[in-house]
Amino acid sequence: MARERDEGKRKAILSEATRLFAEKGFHATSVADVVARLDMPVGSVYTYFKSKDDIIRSAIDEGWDDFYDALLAACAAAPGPVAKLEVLVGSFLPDLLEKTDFVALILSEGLRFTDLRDKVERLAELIGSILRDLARERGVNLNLSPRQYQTALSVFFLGMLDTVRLSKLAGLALTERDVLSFIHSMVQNAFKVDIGNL
Amino acid sequence: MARERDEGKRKAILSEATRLFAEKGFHATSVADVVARLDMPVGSVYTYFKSKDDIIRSAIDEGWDDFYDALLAACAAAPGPVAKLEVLVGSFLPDLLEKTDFVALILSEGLRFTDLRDKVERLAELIGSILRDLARERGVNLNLSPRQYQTALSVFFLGMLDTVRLSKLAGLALTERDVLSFIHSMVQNAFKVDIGNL
Amino acid sequence: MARERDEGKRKAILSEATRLFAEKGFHATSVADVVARLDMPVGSVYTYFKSKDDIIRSAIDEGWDDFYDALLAACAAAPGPVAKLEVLVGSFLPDLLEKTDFVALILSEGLRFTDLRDKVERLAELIGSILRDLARERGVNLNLSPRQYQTALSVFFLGMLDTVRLSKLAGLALTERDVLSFIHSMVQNAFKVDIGNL
Amino acid sequence: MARERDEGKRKAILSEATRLFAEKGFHATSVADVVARLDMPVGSVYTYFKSKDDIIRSAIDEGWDDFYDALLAACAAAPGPVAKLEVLVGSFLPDLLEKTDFVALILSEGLRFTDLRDKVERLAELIGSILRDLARERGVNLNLSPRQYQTALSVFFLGMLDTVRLSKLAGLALTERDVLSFIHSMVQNAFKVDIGNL
DNA sequence: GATGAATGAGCATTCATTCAT
DNA sequence: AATGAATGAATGCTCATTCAT
Repeated sequence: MARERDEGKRKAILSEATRLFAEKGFHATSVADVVARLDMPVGSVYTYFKSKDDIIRSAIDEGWDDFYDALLAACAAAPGPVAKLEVLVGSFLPDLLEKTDFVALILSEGLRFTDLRDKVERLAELIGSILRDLARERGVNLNLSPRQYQTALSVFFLGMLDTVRLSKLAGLALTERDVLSFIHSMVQNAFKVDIGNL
Repeated sequence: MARERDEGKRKAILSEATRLFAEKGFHATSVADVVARLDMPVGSVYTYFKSKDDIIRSAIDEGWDDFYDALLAACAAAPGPVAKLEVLVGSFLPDLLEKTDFVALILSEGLRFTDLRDKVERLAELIGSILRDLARERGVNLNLSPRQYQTALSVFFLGMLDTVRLSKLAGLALTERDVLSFIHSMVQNAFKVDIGNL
Repeated sequence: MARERDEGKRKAILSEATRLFAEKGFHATSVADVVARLDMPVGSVYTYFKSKDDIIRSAIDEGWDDFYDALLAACAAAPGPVAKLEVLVGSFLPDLLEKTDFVALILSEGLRFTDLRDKVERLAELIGSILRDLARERGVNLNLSPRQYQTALSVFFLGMLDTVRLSKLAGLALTERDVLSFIHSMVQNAFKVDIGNL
Repeated sequence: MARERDEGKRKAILSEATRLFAEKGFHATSVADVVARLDMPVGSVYTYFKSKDDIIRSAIDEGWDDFYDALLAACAAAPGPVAKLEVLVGSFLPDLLEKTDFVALILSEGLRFTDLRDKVERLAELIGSILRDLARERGVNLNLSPRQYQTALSVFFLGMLDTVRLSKLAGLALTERDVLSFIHSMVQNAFKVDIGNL
């Protein structure tokens, strides 16, 4: 039941679980399935995790934290609103959309196993403040109430994630690139700013 | 001569299943759970459905058909692009977003049990053609390639659905009304058209 | 629950049940399976039979009675031991071996659902007395105690049935004809009698 | 490091299953029935067998292999045709007929779950070659075509097994000893050989 | 700590029989 | 009498978790 024997094994379990939970769903994936490809005995899982639920919770929470912390750091390092936007659209979003399994996991099971509200709200706040600063600096008035702001962010953010998820899993004829390029042009138009090519 | 198959029972199973599958997930809901509140014996389920999979498939496919057929009929009845848009935003979308359970079901399990691609593509085509007609009539040039068009539709559509789902299930501080109002203003701005208040 | 509405339907059920019980086994065949090809409602079965067990019991018992009565009558009509033997080997055995399903049914489920002992013993007695008369008439001494006699009869009789069953069901490279011809020559040798060709 | 798979448990399941399948039939015996007397939880069965079918298949195939291998070894060790015959009739057949449950299992369910044809044909070939050698050595001409040979073997072999089965299960007034003694005398007469008393 | 057999509650599904129509 | 929906006990099998080794 100890927590830290071999961090590599722990990560391996998390990564394989993310893959399988995204592909087949949490309940349709057995703990035995998770360890099968890792050539690891079932018992080992319980050295690193309290329960199967604990695996998915950790996968989502830690995946989110990694990604959110990276975003925070990159934004802090960026000198102004435009630079922050470039980080957001040019590096943070592409990175996120690339992790299809993680995205699928959040959208399909995240709700049931972790506090998504907290995550979404903190992210909305962060992005919202960047965009507000940007609007101010660019002299753009988006004419949106805070509620509308939050709605817009949510619709775009979740819409992006879900479009990528469906593209990969259901075979839509759209790619991650299409989604990024769409967001790219929406942002450039809305804020009359040039953030370079993709 | 014998008792007749009771369509009411079939619908009751479908509706209760939709509710529970949306709330707890397909695999976490047992067939016994489904019939529990209906005061129906488990065996009866198999009078109306071939299997548990058949229940969710029917719930999604029939729910989608109802909704898509209604949309088609309403659009056919509407005299021009603006009227069609009013139907879309003023009646079809509100109706859809109200069926939270159905929306949650599609987003969480639809992929695994039905052909979502076909559904999404046919819908995108329909809405896309309405919007193109509208743009032409209003003399608006959105400057979007077909690909971007499809991407935009997908992001907005899935984003809306997912935002409503998360609002209801994860307790986001946004309502269905916020989402509708956001779409409303996006559309009015984009096509420079007045489709009245919500 | 009446017993005699339509004797044709009753026979049809019996015959289809015999076929299916022989092919798939009693427990692996559902009452619904039995009526499926007959285009008959399940409920009808219970007009003619008390239970599923009653079907198999009737199929075996009545099938046996038909066959045993026919044998008795034919033997009674035959003028002497040799004629009786000719009936036995030339008509009764071929008829029995042709009813593969019935034979399979008796061998696989007869034991469990009916009193096989009684049937076998009565048959052994009948055939035994014919053969004893024959031996006396032909002046042949088989040098067998009554026990050995009964054993011999049982081994030959069951061996024949089972060989035919396996040939049909497991695809042995032997036919009903091979079995009959074997018995034919065994009998001719043992009793030094000529009962013609097959 | 963990508990070791216990071959004893596996054999116990196989043996109890053989007993019950022979007595009540495969489908009428539940997996729970099998473990009931063994004081074993149902789940354990699936540590040792893939499915209920796998149990019966293993019981039949492994039972047959044990018996066939023993026969092969004993025949190989016997110096000539007569010695081989003595092994066959004096030790192999008695051993086989003693395993009533196994015999019943083969005759009632063997067909449905395993390849009986292969088993029967290989056995017929083995015994056939012994008897042919014997006939040659003893200068006996049985005047049987290969087909008749095979038929004879099948009728005798299956007849023996089925007679013993019915004697035990249906209460025929015959014993295993009667069957052996019958075969004994048949063989001695046919091949004019003395293989001692039973 | 590492392993994987043991455990037994839980599940989807079947089916003989009944009985409302 | 005829029908076939209703019923619910029974069944094979899975699987998260524990724990003997």
